[in-house]
Amino acid sequence: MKDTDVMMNQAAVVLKLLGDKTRLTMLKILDVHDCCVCEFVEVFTMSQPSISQHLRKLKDVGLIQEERKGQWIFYSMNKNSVHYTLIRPLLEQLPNQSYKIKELERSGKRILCC
Amino acid sequence: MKDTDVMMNQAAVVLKLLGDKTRLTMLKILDVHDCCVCEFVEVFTMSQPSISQHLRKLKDVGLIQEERKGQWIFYSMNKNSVHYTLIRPLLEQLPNQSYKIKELERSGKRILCC
DNA sequence: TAACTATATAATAATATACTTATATATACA
DNA sequence: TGTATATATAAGTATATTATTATATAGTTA
Repeated sequence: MKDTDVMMNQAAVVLKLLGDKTRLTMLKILDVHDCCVCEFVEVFTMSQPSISQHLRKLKDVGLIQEERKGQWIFYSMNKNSVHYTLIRPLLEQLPNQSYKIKELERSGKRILCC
Repeated sequence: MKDTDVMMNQAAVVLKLLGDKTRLTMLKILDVHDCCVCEFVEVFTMSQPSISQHLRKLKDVGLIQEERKGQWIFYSMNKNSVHYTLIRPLLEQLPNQSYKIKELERSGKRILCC
């Protein structure tokens, strides 16, 4: 298969991941804030396994990375990912989602660890 | 629902459409070349109804537009679409697909109409 | 060590997606 | 007007996706 086909395939795979409201919002948030799973469970009204599965998909393509901090596993944007260049201009055009994190802080549910 | 949620939803819908290799390639091509259905049938090894259905999805969100020219219906990028701003920087990063159109021309299958 | 919290994985079910074939529609042209 | 060509739509099927519940794993702390 041609090089360019491989690139088109990879772009399609990444864009399919962004084509889900939950994951898209996660990425917009992670572009600014590191977050752990239980925070996302609060932000999205969704079960913990569902959140875990979304995060796994993003991790599997290398868009995000995880780091354990004590009890929690924090996810962050992998800005060195080969795909970050592709999605960055996209994320820039999306409305800021930091208010969701501020709401967490207000309700005392933001995890400030270590 | 919040304004920003509506925007995130819409972005996710558009990105899901781009998250398919065939449609992504169609858009990259249509960004430069107008094409009719039968040309896409040649470019992608895929049935005519399948091509039609992909084009319809892109048309339904306003990303592309159609124009009948005699026997053929030509599709083109709708650069005035509210979503074009979102996807343009993306398309720019994809490898050029014009060689697919050049192959059509070489094999005499490019439709040069009106 | 036991109990608790956070996260991941497995199994499953409902729904969505992307093809296919068959058929309808619209234009072109002999 | 009849036939051919281009496209759209309908119906059906296989597969993918996204959620759920149940359970496993790993770290924390009493």
